[in-house]
Amino acid sequence: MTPTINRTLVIIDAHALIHRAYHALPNFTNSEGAPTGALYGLSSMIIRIIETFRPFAIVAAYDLPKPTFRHHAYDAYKGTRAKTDEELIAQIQQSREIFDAFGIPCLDAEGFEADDIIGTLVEQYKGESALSLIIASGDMDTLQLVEGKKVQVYTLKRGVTDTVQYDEGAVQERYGFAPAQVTDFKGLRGDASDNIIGIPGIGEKTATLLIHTFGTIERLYEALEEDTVAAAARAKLSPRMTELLLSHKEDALFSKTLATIRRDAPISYTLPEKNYPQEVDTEALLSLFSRFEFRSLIPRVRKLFDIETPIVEIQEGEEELLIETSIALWVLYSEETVPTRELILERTKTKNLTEAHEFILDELSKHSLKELFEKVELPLIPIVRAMHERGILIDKAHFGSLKQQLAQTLADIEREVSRAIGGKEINLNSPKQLSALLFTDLGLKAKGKRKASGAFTTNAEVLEGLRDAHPVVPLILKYRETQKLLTTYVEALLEHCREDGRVHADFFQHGTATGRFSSANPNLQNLPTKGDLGKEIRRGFIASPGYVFIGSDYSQIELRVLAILSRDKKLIDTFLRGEDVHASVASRMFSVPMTEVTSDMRRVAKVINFGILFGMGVTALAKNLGASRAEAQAFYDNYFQTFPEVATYLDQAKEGARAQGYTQTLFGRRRYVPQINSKLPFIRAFAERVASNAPIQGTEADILKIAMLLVDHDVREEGLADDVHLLLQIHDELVYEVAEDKAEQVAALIEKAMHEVFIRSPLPVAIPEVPLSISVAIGHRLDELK
DNA sequence: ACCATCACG
DNA sequence: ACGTACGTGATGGTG
Repeated sequence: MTPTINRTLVIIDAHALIHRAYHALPNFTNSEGAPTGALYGLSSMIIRIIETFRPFAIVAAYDLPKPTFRHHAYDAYKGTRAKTDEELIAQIQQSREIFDAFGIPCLDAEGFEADDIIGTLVEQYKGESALSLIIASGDMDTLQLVEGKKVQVYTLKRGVTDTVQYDEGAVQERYGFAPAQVTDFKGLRGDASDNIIGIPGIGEKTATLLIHTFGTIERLYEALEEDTVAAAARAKLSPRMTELLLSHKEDALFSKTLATIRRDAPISYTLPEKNYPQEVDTEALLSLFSRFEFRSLIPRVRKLFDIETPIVEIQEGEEELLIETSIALWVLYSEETVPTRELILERTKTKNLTEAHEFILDELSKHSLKELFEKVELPLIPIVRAMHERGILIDKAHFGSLKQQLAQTLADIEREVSRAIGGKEINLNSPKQLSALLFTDLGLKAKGKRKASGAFTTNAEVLEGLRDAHPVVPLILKYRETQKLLTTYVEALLEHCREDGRVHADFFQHGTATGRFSSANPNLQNLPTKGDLGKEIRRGFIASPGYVFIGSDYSQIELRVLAILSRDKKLIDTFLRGEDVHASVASRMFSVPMTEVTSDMRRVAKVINFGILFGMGVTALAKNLGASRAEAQAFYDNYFQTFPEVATYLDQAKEGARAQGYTQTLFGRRRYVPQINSKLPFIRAFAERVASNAPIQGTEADILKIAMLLVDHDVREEGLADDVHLLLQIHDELVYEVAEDKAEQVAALIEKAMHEVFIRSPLPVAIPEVPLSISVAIGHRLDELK
């Protein structure tokens, strides 16, 4: 037996699709107000057709805007086109441009409709072995062309998203007769949209009954003319109906010919040699889409044609160099991107990675960044790679049942919301629809600001404020929470789980502005921590058999770093005494003994503590405290009077950035903030906040990176390399997977190494007065840590 | 592609 | 008068 290759030819009924899109999306316009809904819908459908069928070849069939044979044949055909909308006509004309850009040939023939072109193509290719034909249409007219599974119709149920595919069985099931009988059906019942009259007085029911009984119109009349009474009895026809049929024989037969798609249009089309797409100019297609402002289609097109940034062939041995050089360039410029090979060559104006590498190392050394690169970032590379390769084991059954449960919750909420608003259906994921519902239909008082779309914000903060205003509000909040957990965590984790049962996320040691790590595919640095559902997610991460998790995090590391950088005496003192930092700050700010600090005072101090880390202004402080501006200003003044060295330090950080153009961490890592000298107040203010925060967040990042190196070193020295595996890095926390019988030993080792970051630093650094504090936890599941 | 929203430190 | 806390990544909707 020769292997059969199943290829698909898709024939697009261009007019039908455009009409459907036009009526489904009537309000779409570009920024100049020109209607683009039909073109947008058409483009989206073309993309979906290619995605769905990955066809060997595609063609589009058009009506030619001249009288067709049907006009000559039948007067009722007049006027078909007379009332067509100008906006639709304009878009039909432009639509050829779209097919052109997709590399899809458009076929037409004077005097023939798109259906006839399609019929002709079906006739031409249905005999071809190993070729399936798909007719993509916006209506049911082409169903008569369906044959077995060889020729199928792919069409839209309603709107532009629901699709349905008809093979012969599906036609039979849906209509109760075969595709070939569609013309008989139309001949009897007529089809207003095609100006086919049929027999007035015969509707869907009777037409279907007659076809079931007699098969075709011809056989119906044969039977009627041979023995009227017997024939009428077979179909239980009333005398009136019998008379109606007999008197309209000509109409029925003529309507049937009108309804019959022709298969002899004068077109010439031959199948291409190569698989679609042979020669799609994707750049031209993308620029056409940006001209039409079809922004959402751009990523779909990219994915469809698998467009990648053109990568110059990486030579043997260059792979490791590329990683290294990418990190080196990032250390040099501290930009918020992972440099690609192209970017590296462009920035260094070199021709290959070896030259680039040399150039960057030279620059690093000139800027005193070479040691940071060589002693911290470089040795981190194999550690990060091992993290990715080890992955983390997940409990698939746990997430499977969670998925069911959350999906059920969502369905329940949707139903409840719909009931509460009088049966209306809205998409709860659409902020726009939600805003219209809450603030227009239900007349709730909009508290938030207007977004760019003109809609009022519906974020959790606003909704919390409206929780009691209407019963749908708490439902929406619950919906949001559930949707987030289901899609971002439960489903994503199951999708990213590999054959080995583990999730191998990416961890990037470079690419952030501050020096921090990032994680993606999936992001394991933002697993939920709060609430019962958050706990359920974390419970789904389990240690390998024979292993336990050891989680070890730095307590209050950012405020400790602030104390270190600012050398503020009172703040240092607080940490030396091991006090609760928020309570201690409150005690000093409000001049009360620690024992008399109220929870309210502690809350205020906590907000201010975090605010200081981010360079918060008075307005933001007021908002966060729920206090007035004046009160916030008073708290602010009070804080800086209490911790004067912090105030001085923050001023110096900004001044340093103004003078040098960059900030520095304790270990010398830079972040460039050129905008700090901007004349625009908002830009400048933002740069100042960045300059306040970057040394703190960046020093924290340095500490964690060094801790990772030290733990790795000590583990090896103790001969524990096979017993200890780093799984996660979450900014101030490290999670290891450790052989169960070594857990206590390794926990102590990790804690010690994390403690010793300053005294064992591979980079020169002054030993601070403030100790680092570490808390360690052991557990078999992630929710047991903390 | 861009926005709004929300998860984490 | 009004607005602004830093850093990330994922999702779904929009046009």
